[in-house]
Amino acid sequence: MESKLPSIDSVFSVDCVIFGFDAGELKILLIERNEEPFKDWLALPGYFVEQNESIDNAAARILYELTGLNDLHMEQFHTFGELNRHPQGRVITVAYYALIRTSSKKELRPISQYAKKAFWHPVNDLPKLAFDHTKIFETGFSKIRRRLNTQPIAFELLPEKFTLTQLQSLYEAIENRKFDKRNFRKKMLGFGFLKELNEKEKDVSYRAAKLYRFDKRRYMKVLSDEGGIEN
Amino acid sequence: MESKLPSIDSVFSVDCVIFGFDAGELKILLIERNEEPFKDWLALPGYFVEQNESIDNAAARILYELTGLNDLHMEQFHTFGELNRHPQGRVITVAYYALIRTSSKKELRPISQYAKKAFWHPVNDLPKLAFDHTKIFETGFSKIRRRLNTQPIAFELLPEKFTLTQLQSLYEAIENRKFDKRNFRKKMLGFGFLKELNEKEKDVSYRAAKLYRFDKRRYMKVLSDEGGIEN
DNA sequence: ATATAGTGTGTGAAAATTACACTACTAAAT
DNA sequence: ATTTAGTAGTGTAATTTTCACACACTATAT
Repeated sequence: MESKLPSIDSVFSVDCVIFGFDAGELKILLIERNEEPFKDWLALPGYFVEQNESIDNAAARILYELTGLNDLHMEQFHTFGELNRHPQGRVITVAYYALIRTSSKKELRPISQYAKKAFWHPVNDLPKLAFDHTKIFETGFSKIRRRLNTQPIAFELLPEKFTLTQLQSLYEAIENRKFDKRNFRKKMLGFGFLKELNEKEKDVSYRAAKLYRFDKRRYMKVLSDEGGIEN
Repeated sequence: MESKLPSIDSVFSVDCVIFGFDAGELKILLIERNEEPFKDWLALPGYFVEQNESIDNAAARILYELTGLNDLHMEQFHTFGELNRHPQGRVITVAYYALIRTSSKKELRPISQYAKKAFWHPVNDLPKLAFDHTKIFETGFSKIRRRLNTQPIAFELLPEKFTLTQLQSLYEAIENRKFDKRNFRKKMLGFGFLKELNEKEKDVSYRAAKLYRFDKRRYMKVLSDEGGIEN
């Protein structure tokens, strides 16, 4: 049992693509870097994994240190291992995404020095990002677009109680197209995992809409009945 | 630009879940290890990534060295980064899958010493594997099951020219259920990415079936029209 | 010739998807 | 009190897709 691991000069890092939905727009979280390389550039929140933590833990820790956010459900989506993606040496990065209710207006406040600030930026019209982060973002965005109809991701972006119109505009933001209101409502309600509440929107200057809540239990059922070919 | 990377004692490895389809059964490629830890155990083909190669390259190289197979299209599906998955220290492993025509009867012949032998094993009834390889396999299997209807993976498992019956039994093996023959054929042909050839099976003791070829160009079109909600 | 095993084709019923336009409600302005 | 502006909320018919189902054709082996 005493053969050894090879000794290689390389490190892992974690990068996070954090999606939020606010004012009808889909946004991601960026930081302004305070460290070389790419000092002052905008980047995805990310940093090195420590020796004694799992990568899942690292992702949570790093996000917290760079943005002050915690308790997100993050999920790994791809690992980037090109040779020259980091100018200082061999860095393999595991990319995570998470979805968050920006409505729970936690303030964004970096704990560590590595980020000057953290802020939300609309996914359309992103600036050039440090390293290969633009590519990482694009990979992540296309993953969640595909997962939208397979996993309960939409609901993680909305407040706990939401209107059907909000839900629809979220779908429209992610898929970047419009839906017919009646069909959308019919379909969503037909799934049976939206629970109608006895409450309405407040403080709106137009007819208040009904609020709904997402019923996770039922959602899982719908998922497991997903379709193969036929028969 | 002269800050340095942290120095951490950790390594990456790559593990491969290689699916093949043979005699109506779905199989994966296993090796018998010739090295501690887990000497003599069965395991997925996998090894350490070198300093100066991308992880994609590493996957291809390692698979070749352990099995003699090359030129597979491998795709990354998950990275496993738990702390104690390797008894000798911190090893993060990037898992890949590939699908291969076992019919092109390349011989399995390990080049390196790390594997005593390599062989196909049916996915049902797998023995206990080294490390966390059972979990890696399961993760990979469930991914390809889900990708079956989204990506052209089925065709990579079949010979270039195949019959509809072969295609159907492959789907049945992956999804582990039966389909109605008529509907299956209708549906598959309806997609329009199967090209009917003017050839028939040979050397069969029953009515020879038409051979088809997969038309990749059309497949891509079908994919891009994939469904959102409606409208 | 006949038994066997797999290929190959059509139709009707049910379900899902799509297209499409108006009324109901609320708050604010007049 | 009435109007206005803005959004919520609803039904139906046409079309398309999915599914369940049964029998004839072809080739080989005996």
